[in-house]
Amino acid sequence: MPRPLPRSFYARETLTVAREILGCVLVRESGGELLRGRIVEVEAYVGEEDKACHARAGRTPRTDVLYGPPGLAYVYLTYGMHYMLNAVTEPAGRPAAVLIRAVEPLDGLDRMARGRGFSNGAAKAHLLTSGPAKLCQAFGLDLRQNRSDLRGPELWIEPGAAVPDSRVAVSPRIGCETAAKPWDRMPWRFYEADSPFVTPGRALHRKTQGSQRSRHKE
DNA sequence: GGCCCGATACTCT
DNA sequence: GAGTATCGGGCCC
Repeated sequence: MPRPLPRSFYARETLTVAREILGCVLVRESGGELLRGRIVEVEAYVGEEDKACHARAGRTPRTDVLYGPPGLAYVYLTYGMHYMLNAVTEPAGRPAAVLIRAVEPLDGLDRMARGRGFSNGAAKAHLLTSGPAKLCQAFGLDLRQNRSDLRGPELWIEPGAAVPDSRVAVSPRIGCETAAKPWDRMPWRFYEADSPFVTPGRALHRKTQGSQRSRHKE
């Protein structure tokens, strides 16, 4: 039975929500089956001044949901092929959200593997949901879930065992290297430090487009 | 094991 | 018309 986090959980400062949503459980109901994953990595995107937040350009058809009531899903397409799941935060009128970047698979791993396109069920668990686009594939999420209520019935987030400070790490947000300073370096990515289910690698620097190799020099 | 590159379509200037 | 909150394969160590 769904026992989702209440709307009041999301109606707080985004950094608080991001920190506390670690350890909570993302649940997806689909075709009578429940897919469950423990949230181990998130990022906070906070308002129009945050130049890495989609709301930096103000209210548009796409970002409209960010300005609405907290506790709704904001799902969007990026790079023309990948979906991202966010939870809208803060009281209505303040555009902010927490990007769910990775979960630890708990239930429905076979179904997740199929969603990811793995034909054999022997896929390694850490390949299923260790990234924002991967977890959307595994959970079968796309634009149809945009604006859906995170209190169910098709998608919700349940309370879980809190992750202690000693196991939480912080870093700049991934993929925001080109955002204006200081927003490119804000330490607003929270993740479980010792989890094998977070985004692998780390420096996703890429930025030179067209220039070969590197020219180093500043 | 790490780095580089292309794919692909939608959003806003 | 440009830029994008990524992923996975290919290549080179």
